[in-house]
Amino acid sequence: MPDHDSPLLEGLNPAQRDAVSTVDGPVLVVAGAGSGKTRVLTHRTAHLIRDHGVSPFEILAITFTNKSAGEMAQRVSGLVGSAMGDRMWVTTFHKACVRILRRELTRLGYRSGFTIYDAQDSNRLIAQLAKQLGVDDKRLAPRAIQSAISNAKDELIDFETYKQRAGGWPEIQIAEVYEAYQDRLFKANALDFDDLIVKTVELLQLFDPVLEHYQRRFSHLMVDEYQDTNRAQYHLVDLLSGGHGNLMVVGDPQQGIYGFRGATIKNIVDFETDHPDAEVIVLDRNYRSTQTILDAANGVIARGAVKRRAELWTDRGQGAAVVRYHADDEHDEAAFIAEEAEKLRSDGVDFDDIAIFYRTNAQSRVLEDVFIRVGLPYRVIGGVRFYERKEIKDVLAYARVLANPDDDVSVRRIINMPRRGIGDRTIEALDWHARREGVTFLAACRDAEHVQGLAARAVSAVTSFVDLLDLLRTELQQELSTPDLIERIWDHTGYMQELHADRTIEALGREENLRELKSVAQEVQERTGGGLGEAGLGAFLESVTLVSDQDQLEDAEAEEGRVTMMTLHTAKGLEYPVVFLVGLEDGVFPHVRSLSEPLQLDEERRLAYVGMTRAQDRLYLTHADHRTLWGGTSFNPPSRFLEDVPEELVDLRGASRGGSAAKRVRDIEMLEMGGTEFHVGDGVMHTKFGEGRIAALSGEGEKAEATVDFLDHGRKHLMLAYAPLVKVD
DNA sequence: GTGCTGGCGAAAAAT
DNA sequence: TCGCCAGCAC
Repeated sequence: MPDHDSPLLEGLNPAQRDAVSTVDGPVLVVAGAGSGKTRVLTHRTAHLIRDHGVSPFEILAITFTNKSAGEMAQRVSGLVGSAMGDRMWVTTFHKACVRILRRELTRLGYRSGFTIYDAQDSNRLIAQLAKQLGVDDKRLAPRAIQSAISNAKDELIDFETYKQRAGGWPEIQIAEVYEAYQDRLFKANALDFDDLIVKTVELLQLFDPVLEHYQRRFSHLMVDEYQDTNRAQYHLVDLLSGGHGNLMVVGDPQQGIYGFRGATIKNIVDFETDHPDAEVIVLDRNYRSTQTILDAANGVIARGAVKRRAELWTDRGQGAAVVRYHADDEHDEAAFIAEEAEKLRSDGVDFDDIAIFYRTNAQSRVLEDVFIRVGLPYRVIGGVRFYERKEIKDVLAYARVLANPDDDVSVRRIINMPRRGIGDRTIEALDWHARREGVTFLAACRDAEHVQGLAARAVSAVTSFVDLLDLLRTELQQELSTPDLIERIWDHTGYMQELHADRTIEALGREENLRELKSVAQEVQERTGGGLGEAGLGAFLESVTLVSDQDQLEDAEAEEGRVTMMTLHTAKGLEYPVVFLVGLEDGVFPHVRSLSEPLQLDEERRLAYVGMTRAQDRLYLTHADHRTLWGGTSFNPPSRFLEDVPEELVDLRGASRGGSAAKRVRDIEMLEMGGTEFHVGDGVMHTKFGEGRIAALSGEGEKAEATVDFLDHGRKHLMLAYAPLVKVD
């Protein structure tokens, strides 16, 4: 079918049509915010399949998060049928690499079933190695070493090269740790996040048959958010598309916000020099925001260093002015948002349509405090992640050791967790033995009785640890399901019992988290077809390793009627009718640590641009006169980005102009506090747990606590001063 | 080896 | 403000 007749081109603007119908050769799509690039990507994919006879099997589409991958796959399926859509690879860089590595990594000498170390695991290992190598952690922190190594990997610099280039201190020490780190990762049969990309590139470079296989396999590649790819990813894409050159990259240099982890717009620049024949298509028509919002955002980005290729425009009309609110402090800022959110709702805006973006995760705290007090429902995306919580990592570490006994980092994590009398000295002796004998840490544990310097008590403690693992392993081999395995882990280790005995609110939360982990395992099992034993465990561990913050939104979408909060970085790619951008003060946003670095400052500016362009109808920019930062009060001037928003677009409001929102909230609160007294037997309502009845009361004043039996959530202990609890009858 | 306490230092974004 | 670690008592 000739391109111009395809129904898949209907309803697209001319630039979008170009992008969809240019199916062969290199294509660069510069897609401004809200310019319908997801539409372009999905229609182009469907067009390839339906009108050009490309098998979905031959299409590789790289997205930034699992969430956007899922959405894209779903939308393509909607256009061409799910039988087709399901056969494509629509996935993130990291997941695509894992899929390739699962098949090919043994070529590099690894054993099958490798483990993926997250940033925390790799930090532990680096700290341990740095200590062994005599690095003074006061002068050179493990974190700094970790980030140096990670940066090197982002640029495909291996430790040999790093070593050669190392001029003096601290590079020489970093090089030593880098080498030891790679050695230990290899022995543990583990890869860190960066290695997933690096090792895939290495495989494609070293083994022609592998390269040819994947080049043939994927006849058409598409990469989204190209401005946020790093050099390693650039080379990966270059290798994979090298045979046929059918590569479309989509990005916007003005939205590049991941420079700190190696992303560089050099990739986009190089794309045009590497492919002089590349078709360049600019999408500058915005379908998301009002002209006022676009003008405000354009004002900010115009002062940036990145040369602009197009200025966004829309025919949506002017819309409401951008509201700039000058708060007294961060409490007032939060109170203003709460008030405004209520007002918007009475005008028919759902809480779901409202989002708050901040520069740092810590800023959510005050917002949450105030929202809880005024009873405004909210959800926070990101922050301390579920899979980074201590109890989750502990239980997962057991699971990981069962899947890969060579995983030293995990073994060391759990050897004394829960406490079984194995202290630092014992661990050191075991480690020493392992290194001398050239065996893994767990092998040293098995050989505890021959380890020098271990007391009889230590030997028996270590032996019982090994026995415990063996017991779990035997059970696993009897085709135990992963959810059951998780339960066995917390039973046999006594982990759950210990938490239960604690009876603090914190411990209760941890218990809940562990149960949540079990239900995640249940879901994974249902989704992946219910593998048991080791196979099921492998599938589970894989699925919990590469989750991104935005993936939380999928679960959160089920919970309606809440204002959403997240960092500006997490907000990338999303859109909301109403957006509050908070903390617009020099030192908060832009962040202090960027103020003296022009490149970083420019990235902050792009971040502001990203944040502002998420808004569809209304944009609020707030800043506080003073706020508590780092334990003291700081007076920060309004953000320099505010100066760049054209004055005529702005509706100025502030504490001095209409009274402080914080004060009004405090007044309401005083009234409510005075008016509410709880009694045993009272019916109550909680924003999260729903209906319940008070079973007991204890403590006084600030410390007053209620024990409440909730209909759906069982018994909870709540601090009355903080709990979003109201009386009902 | 464990558990508590006080002092100190750090404090950005994330697959 | 918080989290981590050293130092100390048990």
